Amino acid sequence: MAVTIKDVAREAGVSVATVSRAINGQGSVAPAVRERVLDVAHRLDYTPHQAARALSSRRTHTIGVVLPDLHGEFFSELIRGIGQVARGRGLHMLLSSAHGDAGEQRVALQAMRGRVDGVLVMAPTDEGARSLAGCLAPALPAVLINTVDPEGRRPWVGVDGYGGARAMVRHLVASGHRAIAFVSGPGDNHDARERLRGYRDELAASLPGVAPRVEPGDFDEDSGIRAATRLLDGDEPPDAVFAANDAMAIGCLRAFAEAGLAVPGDIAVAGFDDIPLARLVHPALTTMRVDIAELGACALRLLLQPAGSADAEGVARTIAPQLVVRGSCLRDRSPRPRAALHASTAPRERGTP
Amino acid sequence: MAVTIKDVAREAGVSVATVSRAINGQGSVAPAVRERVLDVAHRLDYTPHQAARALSSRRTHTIGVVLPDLHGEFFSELIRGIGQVARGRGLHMLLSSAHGDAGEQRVALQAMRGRVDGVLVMAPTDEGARSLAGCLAPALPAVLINTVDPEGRRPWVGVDGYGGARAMVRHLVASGHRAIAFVSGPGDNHDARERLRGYRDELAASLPGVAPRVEPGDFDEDSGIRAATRLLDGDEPPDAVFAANDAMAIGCLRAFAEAGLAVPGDIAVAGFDDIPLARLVHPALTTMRVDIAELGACALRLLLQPAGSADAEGVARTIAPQLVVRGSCLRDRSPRPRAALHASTAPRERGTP
DNA sequence: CTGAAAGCGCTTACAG
DNA sequence: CTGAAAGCGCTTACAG
Repeated sequence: MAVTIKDVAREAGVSVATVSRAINGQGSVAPAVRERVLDVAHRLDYTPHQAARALSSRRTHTIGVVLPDLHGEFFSELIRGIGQVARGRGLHMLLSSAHGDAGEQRVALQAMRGRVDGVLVMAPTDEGARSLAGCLAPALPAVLINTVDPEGRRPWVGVDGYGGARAMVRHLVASGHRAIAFVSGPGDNHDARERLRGYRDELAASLPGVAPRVEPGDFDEDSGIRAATRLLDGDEPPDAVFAANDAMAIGCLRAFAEAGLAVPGDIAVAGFDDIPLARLVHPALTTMRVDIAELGACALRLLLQPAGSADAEGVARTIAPQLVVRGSCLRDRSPRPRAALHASTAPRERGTP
Repeated sequence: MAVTIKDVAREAGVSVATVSRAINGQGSVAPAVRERVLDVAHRLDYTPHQAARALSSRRTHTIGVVLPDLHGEFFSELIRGIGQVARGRGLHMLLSSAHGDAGEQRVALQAMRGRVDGVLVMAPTDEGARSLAGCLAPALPAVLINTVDPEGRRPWVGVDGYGGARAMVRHLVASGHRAIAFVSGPGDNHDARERLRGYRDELAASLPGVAPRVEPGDFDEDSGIRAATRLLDGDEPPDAVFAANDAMAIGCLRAFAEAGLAVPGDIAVAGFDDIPLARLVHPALTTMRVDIAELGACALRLLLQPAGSADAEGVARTIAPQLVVRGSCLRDRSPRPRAALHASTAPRERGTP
């Protein structure tokens, strides 16, 4: 039915080998012959069959992307970043959402054999990360995203949650805050733990002797509300709350508004991620911006790096989040003048449906 | 290197044909043999090579998704909807963003040969839609999304912009508005035209004799601001403005706020799409909600329909948008009491990174 | 129920 | 520079 390389060969009066060479630019072909072949191919509207090509050349020019989920801004940004690099290198993207379940993740990864040249995998929970060990064929190049490698031999990229949290605490301290509470994320989440660790370490470094105060949360807005309520109920409410992500920080804002507290007048609030909502709430949220698209792009670049460099075990690239100062803790209690505020370059709303 | 079907056959003491049958569940295999084969396959950690499978079976169990872009909520929702159906049917998704350019779209479509069993294509501009004619191999099943089929023979799905616009105008009229202006979208965009057409027709039907008033826009917020300004400068400012999408409606809100007009007190504003921002602006925006994930899901279901039903030329499925009444035109000038307001089921903010 | 064999559409050493 | 041939790893009539 469809036109194959044989048809082109016959029509051009050459062997299929020559057609293959002419089309792929591999091996040498007499200029006149090449031109004739290309002409015929074009006339016949010939397109190589990719499965056949993949089978014999053992390259698919496709990379697999295995994600826990396809919900929300985080994943769309990640995909966009990966897609951008992929396009630039003529690669295709095979997308698979594993839905968090370890079994499904395994199936998704298995189905990649013979379909992709490498995979980008994100399994942010401990369970997902652990199950990776058995699923990832050792021969398949892979880069982990926001995922702790159970065996420590895969290259990975992630957000520097530790450094980001330290930077935020430093900022709060520099603004004059002394009683800085932290609302943590889920304990089985790597990022959440890194941010907590950053908070603790920087607090110890910047305000030695001041005890940390941590209220548990689960990254959801509601848990931020509950944490804020508990903080207010305590004997000595903090003068600043740093939440492990924006969703919880926004929960804090709501709780404080309800309690009649002025933010940042009575209490400052800071988040992490810079989700689109962050700049829209009142007051707008001070937060650490994470460039998610860059995270994806970085992962793919690492995957594409020639073996021996990136393939070296455990290479790690980390994306540094950026402090974005907005109204929710726009305040200076300290004697020294503050540096200029960072402008929040608001992402433009897209004009499409 | 990797273990193949031959290895399994040898180890199990059967032919490769039997291994193939046992694994695929096609053709009959003695239960005892099947079990032995499956055992060996498991023990050897055998995974079929998909390219080989695709080449001989002529099925890839993959569907291609060709989009103009990967930016923003619209595409992430679309992908999510498609992905959901795909997962349910054991299909993979090959993602390609054509970046609006007709040439790139052609390349993307070509590269799909031998990689997918069918494609979902979105080319919302006239140029993109036109160029589709030459790129789509007639043998490749395809469903168009939000795209006018240049040849009218492909099944397609789209948003019922016409019906949605009529519903909104009907709502505005029922609320007592009489001078309803419309801010239109780009003239080369199919959706934009449908919404405009709905506005005109419903106005003619509901308020016979009242002349339509259309200010051009381009779907961007700024163009909404400009359109609103022009409307206010006219001799008889309208008492309601219906913008062809939310971004422009939000532009109108800003312009009116700046001009010192109360919304909805002095003038009502309505949009289309229900983007996440719509419920966060002040006042919250009355709009037509489009279920984009469902649009994607619907497209894939249509693609998967057995030939003869969906493959019938020009089958069309249309997603009906839903009226969401919020503060921006929460008002009743009419003598009759209004029905209960639609609750705005706000999408929950995700709690991850 | 099972196997031998052809074939899917390419690429790639190997000769010439 | 070019062609004949083997081979990539499967599936699928075709016999038995």
